[in-house]
Amino acid sequence: MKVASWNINSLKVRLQQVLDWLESRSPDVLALQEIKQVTEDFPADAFREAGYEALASGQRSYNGVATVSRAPLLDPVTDIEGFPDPQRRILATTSHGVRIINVYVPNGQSLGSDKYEYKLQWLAAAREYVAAELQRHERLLVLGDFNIAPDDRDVYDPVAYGEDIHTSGPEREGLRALMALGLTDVFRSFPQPEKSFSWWDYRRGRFRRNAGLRIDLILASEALAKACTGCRIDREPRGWERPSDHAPVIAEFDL
DNA sequence: ATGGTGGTCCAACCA
Repeated sequence: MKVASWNINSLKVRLQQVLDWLESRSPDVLALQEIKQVTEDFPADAFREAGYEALASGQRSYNGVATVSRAPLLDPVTDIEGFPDPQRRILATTSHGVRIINVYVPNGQSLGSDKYEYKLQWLAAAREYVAAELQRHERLLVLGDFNIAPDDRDVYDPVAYGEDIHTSGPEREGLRALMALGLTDVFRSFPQPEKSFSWWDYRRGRFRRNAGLRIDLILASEALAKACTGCRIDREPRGWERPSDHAPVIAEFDL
């Protein structure tokens, strides 16, 4: 099973890029974040014609997640129980015998802001939801845009960047607490090129200078982490005309 | 310290 995650920063703008990418990489599952469209506008037909089932949880202008799969998408859940939230940031489905929890963790804006507090609360609530899901599903993935660089290897210049949004102690602790449920960041299960990143700000030539962060992650339960045979970041689409600011992450599992 | 770019959708917000 080949699984991918990609923050697409508007599916309206980049639907053709996603379809081209599906055709060339041929994943079994693709988790999309920041589709930035309401669920009713989600182009399920275009995915069906490409041979994929698709489900979305969208909203106007901001956020929105969708999951695309070769196999049916079962038991969809679009909210964290006990954490009422109008922002569409999570979509859990079951496909290929795997519980797939697609997340768009809040950005958090700046340390100490209201959005930062919301980010930490969202993470804590997501952790409780994932804990419950792990009781029900041995094979489970949490993948998406976490808006957190797990450690200094995931930051282009950790000294210059310092303790800021995406790298702060409380954010990293929130991610660590989620992973402590028994989830593995499978990218780090394999040797990787130095300075591997998944997001580069559009401003100041950050992609050209490879001044990025690795904030898009695929976390696997123990049973799946053991079955993982590889994980890589596909930088190519970031270099395309009118790209998303994120690159896709791909993991393969021998099930 | 500021502003640089890009998306949504037309003023301002979000990243």
